[in-house]
Amino acid sequence: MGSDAKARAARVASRCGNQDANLFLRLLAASTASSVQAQRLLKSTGELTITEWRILWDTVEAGPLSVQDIALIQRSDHSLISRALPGMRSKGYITTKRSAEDKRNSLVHVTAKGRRAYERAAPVMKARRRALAKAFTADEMETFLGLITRFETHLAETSSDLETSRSHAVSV
Amino acid sequence: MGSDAKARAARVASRCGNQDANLFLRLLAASTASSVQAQRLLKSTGELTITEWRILWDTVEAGPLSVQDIALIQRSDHSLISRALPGMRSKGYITTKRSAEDKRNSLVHVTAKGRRAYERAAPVMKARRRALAKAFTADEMETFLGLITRFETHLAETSSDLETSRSHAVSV
DNA sequence: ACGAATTACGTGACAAGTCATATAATTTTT
DNA sequence: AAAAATTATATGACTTGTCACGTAATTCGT
Repeated sequence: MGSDAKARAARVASRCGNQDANLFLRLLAASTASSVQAQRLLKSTGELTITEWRILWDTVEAGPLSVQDIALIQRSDHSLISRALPGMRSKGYITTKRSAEDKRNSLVHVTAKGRRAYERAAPVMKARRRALAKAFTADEMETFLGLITRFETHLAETSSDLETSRSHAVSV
Repeated sequence: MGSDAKARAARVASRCGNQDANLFLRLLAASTASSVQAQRLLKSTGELTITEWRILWDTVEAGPLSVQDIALIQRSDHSLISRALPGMRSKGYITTKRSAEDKRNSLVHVTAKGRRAYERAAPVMKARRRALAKAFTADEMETFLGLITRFETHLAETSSDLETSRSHAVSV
């Protein structure tokens, strides 16, 4: 390794050390790794995407649900759910029916085929959750979730401040 | 609200309560919210995407860096970095030069223009980090980061087990 | 009871991230 | 020194997620 490369490696190591403490980056990396694992597991047991799996899971456990319901439970955008439905319908996993009570709602029902697809994936996904529960004590998990909640609250509270702070910083 | 809708609302509430304790989902939601905030802030101060911002930040602090270096620091895939470079080059933020020592390495250098773009965004991004540092004590942050590290380690350790556990569960 | 605001859903446009694969340069093995 | 393995980069194909906007249905205010 040349001396330039050696110096660069030192800079990289130092920078890595810094960024290891960057919560924003660390959260992103952890959540990405988690999604990648889930995707891999789903691929190994069937043909479900993560989005499809989550929709099946929720509707099996608590269905029928509207698009908005599912998005709320998953803390995601309704469009993500909405977009997954036509594919799931054409695969025969679900049916959707406008609610008689409120015709804006499109209620998602699982079919027998959808339930079978869910049941193929469920054991591994359950094992995954069980393994996680074993890796952390109940106290630790509570602490972890509490910190995440505080982080989210913090984001919500500071977002508007930060967006206007720029002009303040300039004018003050 | 009709009785069907009321029953559905109850199921949703119960399901939400369950999923609030789902670390996988919670991490994803938190990291997504964080990225959304960063994207918004960057948009308000300039025209940088998150990826461009991170690349500028790293190269300003520790450049010149290779594609691989940057990916390592950001715990991301090298292709994400690689793909962002042509645009940044054409905007005049960076130049890339094959390393003389190892011609595989493409070294990213920040230009004066790139540095100015960085400096426009930097104050808000710094304020963001400062606000976060105020929201958590040093101890809490250490705990948080430690839990994330353990989560990542856990994922790495269990991934292969889980992928094969399926066949075991069937055969045993 | 009518007009205004809200809510639900769908869809286009985009950013961010992955993996697989190809190619070139380097290092390791024999 | 040639062959084999590894490493760095680039790129195509894909999933996941956002936001903005349009339209239809509902609710709210007067």
